[in-house]
Amino acid sequence: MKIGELAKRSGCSIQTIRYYEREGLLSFTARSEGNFRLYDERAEERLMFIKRCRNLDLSLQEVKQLLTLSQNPDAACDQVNSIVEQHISLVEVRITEFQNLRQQLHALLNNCSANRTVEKCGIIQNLAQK
Amino acid sequence: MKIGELAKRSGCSIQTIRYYEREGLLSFTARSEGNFRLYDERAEERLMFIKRCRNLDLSLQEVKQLLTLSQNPDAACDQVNSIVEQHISLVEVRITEFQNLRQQLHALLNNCSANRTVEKCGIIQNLAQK
DNA sequence: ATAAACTCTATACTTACTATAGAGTCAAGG
DNA sequence: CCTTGACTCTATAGTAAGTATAGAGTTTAT
Repeated sequence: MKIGELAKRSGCSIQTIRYYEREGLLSFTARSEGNFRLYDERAEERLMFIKRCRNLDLSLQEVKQLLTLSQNPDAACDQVNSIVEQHISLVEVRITEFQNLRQQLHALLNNCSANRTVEKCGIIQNLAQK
Repeated sequence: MKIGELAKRSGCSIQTIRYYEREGLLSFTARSEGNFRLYDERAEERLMFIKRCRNLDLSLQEVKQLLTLSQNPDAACDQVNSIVEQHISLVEVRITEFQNLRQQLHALLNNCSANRTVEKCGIIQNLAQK
């Protein structure tokens, strides 16, 4: 199949697929006589693997590592666990940060509930003078 | 004061300060004979305003709008509220997304608690076949 | 006089794509 | 056979918010 069909089937854009190839996540494929990329099912599976990882917000770097590991079926899978665990920690840090942020923003909003001029707006005052 | 001192006092890097100037968040300052930027207290306050906004994760675009509004003391402050409110919504969406992510990642991790080979690793299988 | 510390501009890099421009390829219709 | 439209190709630039250089000039201390 050509890149357009793969894009449709996978839900990735054509540019993204070419980008993954450039970045070494997808290997170079066969080309048609007219130099069009040709993909088989294995390529589609690999792309879907990448897509699922990206939906979990794993970085392309992490995805690359997972792909390499998955090519190596006899290796111990500790590293796989470790990548996922590290990623969970990162996500949890982010959650905490954003929750703090939300609280601060709500506090900021409480400085100005009434319609006022900017000059007397508690929000601006707060940002300007803390 | 010169840029190095401003950087120290504000906790922003020198490059960041120059970047804010290029982006129009800080206005062009006076220069010394040798073409060094010279800052006064007002500039420092403006920079701290920006920094506080950035700590709340407001985009530079949003900060720019707030700065413009704060230069306009007699305007109604609805827009200020609206920027902050919109930002809160955005943060809340992010929190929800990351919480879902965390759950999915934990579920993924549960696919492989024992030491195994990559071939039999539930995580890889899960990512490969869903 | 010179060395160290500072500053200047311009440019490239980061992440994970997205969006063009300009050219080439291919299949169908007239 | 020609053309039109849909598709694909490469190369390049843009996004956000900085960070990190290179190579030059300036100021300060010794």
